[in-house]
Amino acid sequence: MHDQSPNCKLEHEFYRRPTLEVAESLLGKVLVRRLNGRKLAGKIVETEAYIGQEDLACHASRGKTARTSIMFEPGGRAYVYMIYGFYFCLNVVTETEGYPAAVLIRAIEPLSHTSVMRELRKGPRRDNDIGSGPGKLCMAMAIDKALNGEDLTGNTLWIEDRKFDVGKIKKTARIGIDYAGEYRNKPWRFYLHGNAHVSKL
DNA sequence: AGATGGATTTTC
DNA sequence: AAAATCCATCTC
Repeated sequence: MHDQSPNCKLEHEFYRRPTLEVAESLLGKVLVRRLNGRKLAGKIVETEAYIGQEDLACHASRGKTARTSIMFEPGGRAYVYMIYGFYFCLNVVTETEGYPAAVLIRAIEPLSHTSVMRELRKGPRRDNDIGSGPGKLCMAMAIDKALNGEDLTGNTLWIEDRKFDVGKIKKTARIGIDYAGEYRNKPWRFYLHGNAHVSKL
């Protein structure tokens, strides 16, 4: 579908598509974070789509603000925000300029430098506790507000296609958005069936 | 296994 | 005041 560079890094065109397509096709792709010369990597196993101003769960539903302005940019950049005062969440911005939408990366399965990521998560844990949640994976990959707005075709944070077989994809309502009225039940969460690193089954 | 509450900062 | 969360600490 796309002609990829040798390292299979996803280009801007991948992100500048309908958000539901991006959210589903990100499953099985590999999130890579360059940190101190190492490339921390994890397979994306869970995502959620946040789509436009009508979507009451979307941060941009109340218009363009300092926080949400990045969501109005063309797809292919990172949207990182702090949640509950403790954790960060990583999104990839999608669609075209002026249309606010993004995909939340909710869980990864560690693929390389697992021990480094375990240390960043502070303390000995099972492998499936390292990236099994949006806050956890940001901790494991040292992703914080400094990476908000980062171009995903640069050499700090990007996503690769390594042609993993994704198996069966499950779709459910999104997590933690009970306030979103009719949008609460939209099946806009995607995850790999049976994968141990999904945040919830 | 499931429910509850606390930590803490950004946002509007 | 509430939030796209996580974890410790209860209870059954």
